[in-house]
Amino acid sequence: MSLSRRGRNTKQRKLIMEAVQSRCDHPSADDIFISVRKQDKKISKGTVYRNLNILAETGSICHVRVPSADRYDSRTDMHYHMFCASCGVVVDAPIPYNEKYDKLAEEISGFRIDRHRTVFEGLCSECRKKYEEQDTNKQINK
Amino acid sequence: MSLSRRGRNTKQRKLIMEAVQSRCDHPSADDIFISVRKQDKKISKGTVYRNLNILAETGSICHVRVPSADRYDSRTDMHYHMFCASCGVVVDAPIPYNEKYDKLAEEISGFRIDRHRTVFEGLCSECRKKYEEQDTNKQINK
DNA sequence: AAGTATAATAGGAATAAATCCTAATAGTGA
DNA sequence: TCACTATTAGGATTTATTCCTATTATACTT
Repeated sequence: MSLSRRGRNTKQRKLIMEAVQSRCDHPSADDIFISVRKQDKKISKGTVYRNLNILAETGSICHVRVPSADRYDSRTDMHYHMFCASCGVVVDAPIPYNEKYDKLAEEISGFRIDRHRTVFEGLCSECRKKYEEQDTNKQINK
Repeated sequence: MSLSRRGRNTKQRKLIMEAVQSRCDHPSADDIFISVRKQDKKISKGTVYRNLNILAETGSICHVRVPSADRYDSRTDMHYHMFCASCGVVVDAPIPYNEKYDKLAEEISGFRIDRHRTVFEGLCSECRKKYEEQDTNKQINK
C-alpha cells in the first residue's frame, strides 16, 4: 500500500488516511480533524496537517487548492475539480486529465513540468437554481 | 476604460491598477502594497487588498491562486499560469485557454461554469539547473 | 524479545494572508 | 457648491497553516 512509502506508519496517519478515503466530499484539513477526533480524542491539528501534506506529497491522496481552505480527496489519479463560488462545494470534474499539456508546456517554456491543476469555477446546480429564482423574482417585481 | 466599470475612480484605485500594469512578474498583494507605498505614503493594506479584489472581479486584472500568497497580473484575457515549486516564480503559460472545457463541463455536470483556472507545477529553468547540478554531484560523490 | 535511534506526536504558540471595523475623507451626480 | 455615500487609513481581527519542544512510539538491529 502506498501508505508506507514514506516514514513510519503511525496510528494517526492510518486514521487520517482512512478518514479521507471514507468521504467523497473533498473535506478540508479541519473537516478531517473533526472527523478523526471522534476516534482519537488526543490527535492534534498539527498532526492532521502534517500527515495530509505527507500523504499528498507521496501521491496517496490528492490536494485541491480552492478559496478559503484547501481540500483533499482520496483519488490518486490526476483529475480536475469544480468549485461552486456560492456554497464552496468541490466535486471532481468530468473532464479527463490532459497529459499533452504538460509535455507541450515543458517544451515551449523550459520549465520542468510535473503536472497541472485545473479548477472549474461557477455555480453548482443547487445554487444555480437559487440564483435563477432570484432573477425571476426581480423580473416579476419590476 | 474598464477601471470605471464599478464604483468610484479613486486615486488609490488608479495607483493600484497602474502598479499591476507596470510589472510582468505576477506580484502578490503585498508586492503591490510596497510598490504603491512609494508613491502614496498613506495608502493602506486594506485598500490594496480591497481594490485588487474589485479589479479582479470586474475583469480589469487577473487573480492567480498559488501557494503562500495569491498573485495578480494585468492581462485581461483568460490564460493559464506556471508555478515554480522551488522559487515560487509565476509566469504565463504558453497554452491557449480551452473554452470547450467550460461548455463540456457545464453540459455534463449541471454546474453553471464561468471559467476554469489552470496552473502548471514544476521547476523553472533556473531551479531546474540547480537540481540537475545537485544530482550530478551526488552521482560523482558515490 | 529487548535495546535503541529517531520519526512522529500532542499541545500550544507563532506566523502570515486576508478580511473586517469605524470614524474621517473625497469622488460624483445634482 | 452641496450633499450623498462609496472609499479610505489605520489598526484590530480572523483564520488557515506552520512551527516548536518535550515526550512517545515505531521499526530496525541484534
